[in-house]
Amino acid sequence: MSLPIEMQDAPYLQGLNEPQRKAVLTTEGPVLVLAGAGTGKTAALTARLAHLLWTRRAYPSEILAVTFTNRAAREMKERVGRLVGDAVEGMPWLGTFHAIGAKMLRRHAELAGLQSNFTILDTDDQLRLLKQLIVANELDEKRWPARQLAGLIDGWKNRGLAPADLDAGESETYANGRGQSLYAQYQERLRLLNACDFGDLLLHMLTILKRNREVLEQYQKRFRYIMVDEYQDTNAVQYLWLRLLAQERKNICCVGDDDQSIYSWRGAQVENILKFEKDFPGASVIKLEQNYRSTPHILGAASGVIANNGGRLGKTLWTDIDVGEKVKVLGVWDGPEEARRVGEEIEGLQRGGLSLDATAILVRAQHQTREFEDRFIAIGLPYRIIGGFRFYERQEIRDALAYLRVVAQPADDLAFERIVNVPKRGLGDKALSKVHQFARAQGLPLAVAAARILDTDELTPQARRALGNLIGDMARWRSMGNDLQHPDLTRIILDESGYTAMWQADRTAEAAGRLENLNELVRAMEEYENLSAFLEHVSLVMDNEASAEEPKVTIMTIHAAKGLEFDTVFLAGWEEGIFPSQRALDEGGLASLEEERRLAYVAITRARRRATILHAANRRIYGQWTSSLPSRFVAELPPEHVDSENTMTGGESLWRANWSERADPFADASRGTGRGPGWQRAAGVDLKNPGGTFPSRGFTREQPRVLESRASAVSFAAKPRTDLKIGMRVFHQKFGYGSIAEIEGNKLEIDFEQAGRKRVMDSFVSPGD
DNA sequence: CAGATCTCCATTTTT
DNA sequence: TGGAGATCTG
Repeated sequence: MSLPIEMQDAPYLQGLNEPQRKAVLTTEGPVLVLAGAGTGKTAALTARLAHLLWTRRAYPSEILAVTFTNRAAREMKERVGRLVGDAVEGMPWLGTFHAIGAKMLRRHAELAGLQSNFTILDTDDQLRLLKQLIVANELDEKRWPARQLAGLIDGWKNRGLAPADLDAGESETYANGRGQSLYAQYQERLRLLNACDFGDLLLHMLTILKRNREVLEQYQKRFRYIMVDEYQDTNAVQYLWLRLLAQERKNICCVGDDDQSIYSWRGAQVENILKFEKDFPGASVIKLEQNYRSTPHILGAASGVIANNGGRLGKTLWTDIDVGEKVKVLGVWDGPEEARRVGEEIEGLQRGGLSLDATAILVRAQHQTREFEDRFIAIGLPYRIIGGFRFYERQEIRDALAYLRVVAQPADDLAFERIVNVPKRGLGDKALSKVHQFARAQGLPLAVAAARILDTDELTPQARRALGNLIGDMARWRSMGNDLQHPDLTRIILDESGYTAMWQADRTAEAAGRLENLNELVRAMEEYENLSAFLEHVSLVMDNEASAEEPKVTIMTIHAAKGLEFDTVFLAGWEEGIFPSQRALDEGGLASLEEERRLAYVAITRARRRATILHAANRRIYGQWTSSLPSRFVAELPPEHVDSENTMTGGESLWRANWSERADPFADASRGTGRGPGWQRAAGVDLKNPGGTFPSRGFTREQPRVLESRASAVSFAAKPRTDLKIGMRVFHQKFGYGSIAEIEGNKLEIDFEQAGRKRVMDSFVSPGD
């Protein structure tokens, strides 16, 4: 491609490497950018956007740019803004799939049987609605949980399936073939409520585009250029939606990394990226492989792990960053020690000048954050845990929003139900079910039925008075809405309803925070023109802003860390069954294992300078002590990029004083394992693979280099058992029968008849006859 | 209606 | 083990 010289010097091209430039300058036709972790994907994407605007190839309103997260959308908006100035303001079609879907759907709502002011329900509303349907269909809620149905419906919507599209097999999966009917009923209820769930934002829009040529053509014409971030995470609806929109002009640029596809359980299809060239013949494929983020050892470690996956498009990341530290692999005795060690490492680095903000601990599952939280509280290390509730998912925010919804939309039954007895007004189940009955009989929304029922003698005088007050209040708030600013109206509603007073009276620890959040809500509203603009924002966009007070260590799941980077990263809990997760393995076999491996790849590549991988030999799971093997991913780390250490050696030296010599104590202690009876009972895990058969290259086989050892490495659980004596014959779930050779606290040295000498936790053995 | 008690069940969660 | 939700009891 030959370009005028002045274009080569365009500001947005500065600092870009060759492939990045190519990604920016290849504007026409389909383009697939395969961007490995840390290869400057966002820089290229934003520069491309700037280029399209700068060269007047399109007006801002003619570019569709979709991301998955608000964070990514925000970041892109900011960076493009820096490059092209105010033109971003006019980019109405830069946003998340859902935000853009909602925006389009509001313009064509009537084609989906909705009004353009439809409410967007979140998971909580969705669940409550489904629960009602399940009960109404006289199904046992225990046997057919609403959660399961919600998951199924979500899955169907992700795949672009409306109720009528389900085949018998699909419907079969829930309540003996009633899945389809329930799905249809659910959609009907949503329509009556003038509401959408998240999935509908895309599915309705897809249906509209498919059925209405003129609407489709309007958008095909409008969007001269389409850009998609994180393409490997698109699901079927998103894919179909994009394909329709791009079909005409075919100027679609998708950026993604098949190695970072970690959301298949949410409907994402990696195949979308793998088959891009088939979908769009003649596509240019550009690989970004120069990594600007991490040291060669970190990249080498990550590459070594991901190389074990099949069916990759294949990228080779490289860097010209100087050699840094090797990835450290640290084996510890148990969970508490893992947390303790991480705390110590962080304090050490902190003394060396490292900012806590640049440090993260990544775990596989949310509950693993707890061990670290406990420890960090104990040593006073500032931390923040990412995850859990988003701002708008908090109880008080949802309550407040329900009040606003009920005022704005009398038909919003879900909102009405939510607040009718919050704060307590003496309107209990009895009164409510009367209102429900009445509403159903007359085919009225709850709020309207409630007003009418006051004229009957259905309710007890007390309930009648309470309900009458509430209905009167609502009518008043509605009429006030005309001449009051929405933040003021909100304040009035929250005060007059007694909602604020309810939390003021609450003496629990969270109450103050909740009031603070309510204030925050009202403050945030002021930036929006009207109530509906705000409601849109809050349900689709608003998230927890990380309050930037003092520097803190970040603790979060690997999933949540995608797209982020830190100088120092601790990857905890790399044990078989935890990571890769046993459940994933059980449910999804090889495909899931590969996704777990991609997760490992994402985890390692978050680190800029230092990565430490930890695994514990023992862990408490559901209250039961469980011993575990190091994750197979540990063995997949190329030895030349890794330094191993284990504190069991330290523990060993303590014991060695009065114990017989042993060659490789750690190999025994960590490999010796199994799931104790409790775990087996709790999880129904099979014990077909007794320890020792697991390949452990680079970890146990390579004699670990001892970097440090400490007495504190030895931890003792609660109370030593008194029913065990030296010489006693015992049974162990994994190793079978053996006799006790040594007892030290809750740790036993046992000569097993089959497995030889092992060190195990006493909670795994029972007296054997 | 509130508080006490029991019972069940435990990945990941961009919107 | 522990937390959430359902169920029981005063």
